[in-house]
Amino acid sequence: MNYDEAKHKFVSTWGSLGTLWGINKAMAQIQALLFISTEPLSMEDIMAGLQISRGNTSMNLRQLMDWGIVTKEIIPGERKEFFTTEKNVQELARIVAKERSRREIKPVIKVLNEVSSIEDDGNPKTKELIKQTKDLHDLTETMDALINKLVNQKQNWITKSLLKLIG
Amino acid sequence: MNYDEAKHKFVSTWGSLGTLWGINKAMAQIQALLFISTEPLSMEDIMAGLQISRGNTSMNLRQLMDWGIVTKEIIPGERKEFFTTEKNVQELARIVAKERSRREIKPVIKVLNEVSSIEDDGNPKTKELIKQTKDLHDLTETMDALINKLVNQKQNWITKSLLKLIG
DNA sequence: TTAAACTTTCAATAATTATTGAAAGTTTAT
DNA sequence: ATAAACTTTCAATAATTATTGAAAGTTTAA
Repeated sequence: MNYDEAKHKFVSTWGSLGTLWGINKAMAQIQALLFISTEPLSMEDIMAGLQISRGNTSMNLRQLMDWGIVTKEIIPGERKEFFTTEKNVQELARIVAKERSRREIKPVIKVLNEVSSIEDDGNPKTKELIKQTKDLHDLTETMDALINKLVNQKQNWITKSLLKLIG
Repeated sequence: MNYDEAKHKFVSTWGSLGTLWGINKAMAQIQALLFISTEPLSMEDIMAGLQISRGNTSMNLRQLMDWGIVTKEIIPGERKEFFTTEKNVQELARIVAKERSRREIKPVIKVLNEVSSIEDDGNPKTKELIKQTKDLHDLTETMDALINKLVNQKQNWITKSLLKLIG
């Protein structure tokens, strides 16, 4: 496998994997391209590199910036905008985890809390609904706390956590 | 909020949340319905409860069984098949985590390993590709190990893990 | 100011993914 | 063996989601 093949394989795998970390294909591919680039890329570079339209590139770059994964780079003497992504994998994982907690997990906890707080009318079906959603609420809240705990350890968090759990 | 409203809110929220744990809407909704049901449900029950077709129900039940989340129940004297889901939330979380590791994370680790193992031709671009995909490979592998570690603690794993990390 | 260089927006369109429903398949009872 | 009761399959269709491209918007240089 040569450079171009490897690059293509990485970008497309990372793209189709987007769903795993909750973003769409183009978004993930742009991030992948920036992630292995030695220098900041312009919109033209990204359009050419992935064979996607200007509009698509623009919209997905915006989303990546909203997530805090990609930043604009000003290059002196250049009129165009250039983009870079967070290159440190641990920091990248921290950002993704925090955003998913905020965007997805927190809202679910809210709904589960509402549902599990309905009045118990004595009906077995109501009791079951309350019990099960309460359990799910507690689990989700604990997992969210766990994720935030892991993620706030900054330096080498994943490896450190693993060691703690093994020991 | 009364029982029916709460039930509906739970089922539809859980459904649209399916993507978060990597399954589709109908699949997640069927699981939700079974999860709060006091007794096993037949295909008819599910079709009526979610207003979906027989084919859709059949296919998604199959997928849930493939995941190991739902099981067929034989009810004596009944010709129809009945279905139940794992009711324990911790056990449910374990199953989901294991399946996602197997289906999604492991294959990615493989690709990252292949890509990061290409020959270093001295070109800075190749060096960067190798370095970045190597880092991603190591991170993903460590996270996968962490997940499996967490998930294999059986009894009250999430709470236990949280305590370990805090202490 | 003006115009060139660039980016954003968004309605139209394409691609993907989910759902239906009816025919084919299976099981059970007689 | 037959038929009723049930489930599965899959081509057609619907719903959803992603992508395009051109017009509108913005910034910069002169």
